[in-house]
Amino acid sequence: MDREATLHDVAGKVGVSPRTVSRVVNDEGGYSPETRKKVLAAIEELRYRPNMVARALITKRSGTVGLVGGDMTDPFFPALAEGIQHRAREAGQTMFFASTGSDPDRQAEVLRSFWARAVDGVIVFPALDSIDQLTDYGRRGLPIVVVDDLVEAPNVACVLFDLPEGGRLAAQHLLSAGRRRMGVISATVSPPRRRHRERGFVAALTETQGDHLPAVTAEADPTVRGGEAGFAELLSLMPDLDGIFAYNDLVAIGAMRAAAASGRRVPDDIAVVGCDDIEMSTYITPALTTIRLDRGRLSNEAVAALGDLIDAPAQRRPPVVLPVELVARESA
Amino acid sequence: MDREATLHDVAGKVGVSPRTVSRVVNDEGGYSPETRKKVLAAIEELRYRPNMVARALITKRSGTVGLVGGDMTDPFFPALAEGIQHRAREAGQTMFFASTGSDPDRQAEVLRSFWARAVDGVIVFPALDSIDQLTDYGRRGLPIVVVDDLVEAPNVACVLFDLPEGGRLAAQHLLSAGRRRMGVISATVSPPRRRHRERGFVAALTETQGDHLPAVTAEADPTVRGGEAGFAELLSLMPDLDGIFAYNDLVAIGAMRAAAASGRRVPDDIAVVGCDDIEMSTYITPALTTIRLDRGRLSNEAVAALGDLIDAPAQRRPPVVLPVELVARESA
DNA sequence: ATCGTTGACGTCAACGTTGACGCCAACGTT
DNA sequence: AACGTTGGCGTCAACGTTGACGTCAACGAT
Repeated sequence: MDREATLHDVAGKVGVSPRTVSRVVNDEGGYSPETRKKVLAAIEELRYRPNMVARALITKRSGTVGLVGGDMTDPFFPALAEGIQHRAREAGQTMFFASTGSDPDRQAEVLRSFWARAVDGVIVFPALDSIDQLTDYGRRGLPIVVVDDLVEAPNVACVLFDLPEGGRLAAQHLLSAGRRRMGVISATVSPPRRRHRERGFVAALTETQGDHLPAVTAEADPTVRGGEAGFAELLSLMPDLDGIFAYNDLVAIGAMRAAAASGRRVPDDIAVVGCDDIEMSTYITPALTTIRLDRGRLSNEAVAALGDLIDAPAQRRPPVVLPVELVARESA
Repeated sequence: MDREATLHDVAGKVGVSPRTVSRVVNDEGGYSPETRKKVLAAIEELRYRPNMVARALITKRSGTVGLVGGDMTDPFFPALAEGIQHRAREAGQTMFFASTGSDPDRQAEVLRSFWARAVDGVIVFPALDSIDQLTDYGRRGLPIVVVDDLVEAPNVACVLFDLPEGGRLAAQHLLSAGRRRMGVISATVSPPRRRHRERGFVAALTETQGDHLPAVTAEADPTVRGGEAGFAELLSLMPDLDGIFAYNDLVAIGAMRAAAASGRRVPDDIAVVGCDDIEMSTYITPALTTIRLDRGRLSNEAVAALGDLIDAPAQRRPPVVLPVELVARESA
């Protein structure tokens, strides 16, 4: 458990200055091939590893990115985190992770903590309804990528899915299956500003059928239990409901369970469309028809956008909108 | 985007030395109440935040812990990560996260990266079959908590579930339901040393029935697809199979799907017991009978063990073994 | 022969913080 | 009156690295 080797140790061994060793380590040039070889050998022998903390102190670049999430147990999230972590590591970055439980105070605390640790950038998802925090940090020079929301501020880039289109696709699919008495289950945690899928859904209904077409709405937690409760609420509003568009797949699964428990068959009596396309949606019966959101692509775009922002700060760039598609399975 | 305030700035504003400000920030004592008040006010006004990087450089404590996981998309994992992150944040630590895809080289890279960033400790899960890496870092002074494996080395503590007991419980449950022709689906990624649940299962069978009792084994990926493949393999080995113990719930779900696809009813024709108790196991039909592993408790114990290790290094401590229980639902 | 250029280094300070130590006045003790 | 103790600070160096700049020899061009 003796001290770690430093640039000084390597330099002493080779007989050059620490600065030269640093040049070799960073591929800066300004040394002869023989020196390089000797330095590399000494590094190997002493098992020298650059101290990222010291480097970060002077360069102001720590080689880390922070991921601020809502709740890791949301099945949509792990794939995102995994993708971001993977991409970041390819770029030589290490990922901090913290979840906020959708609490603005905790989000603030997390951002402070990341900032104090000199992260090179953060990816935030979901943004809650407190974007002032983000614009504030953006102004102070922190590159931020916001997933699934639109924030207009310096150093902030946005990556989101075309959820209005997702809502439209769901509506068209249900309409073309002959459904006319629709319900939407929305999420309580989702602020009104961000109800794009719901708006797209309703918009498509009115476009196609005129605004006499009924569509009732319930609010629920974005979980299976929430979906069960949401189904009950919809049913109390419209007992002869025949089509449901759910906030996400967990909610859709809950709604299907509640439908089955109430003696209704899916899709014969009630058709259900979810959103996300989590893995489990393939495996339940009936398999869930849903709006697929490509999380892998989202991760890539988010990391890429963050990289751009880090390399060329203060440059405005338009939001990246990712396409969605409807995956027709058995539930609708 | 002007420079961040430092101890010097605060000191200059108040008219004391930076060292005194540092004392106040760290609650060290050695200053008068009035000084304290003035310093605090200046800190507030200048929005001073201690620079963790500089602090880490000198104290060798960065206030970070690293989590090394296999694959975040394994449904067992997010709850663990969430719990650890939560606990760590309560202790003022920020969590690094990286997944290795169960590749020893990537695990090595991740550990190097964490080490270079001066993490105060790491939690590793699963440990793959390359524990030399871990013992090496442990010897170099890195506190390590290994989840779900036993590693005997300085600075390494272990937290694991009583999986042999889990296997026994599964066996007893299947036996008492009258099953006699058993199959086990194990995971290819799980090294032989760690097949405790399988050994417990087989041990209970032989204890109860003598060793004439057949139990066939298949290997598969720890996924739903893997479970489907594993079921086919078991069936080819023992066509009149009537009981299955699966590596985890995903595998169990796959096995149930394959059973249904082959025209067999669960649990009437084949009983299936899983392991983990992921949320989805409640929601599928038939609901899965499984060995529950309490991830929340695991997170708590892991973070607690890591905290102990950080505060009192080099002290041996016995592995923490967490109890498991069988949750009987519909599938067995 | 002189001069600028280039390559290959070395020197020094700085990043922001804390550990070790020193100083000085006020106070109580003998 | 001399002495130790304590509270309340300040000073200085160090953590390991890199940015800015300096130096010096070798070399080609004039």
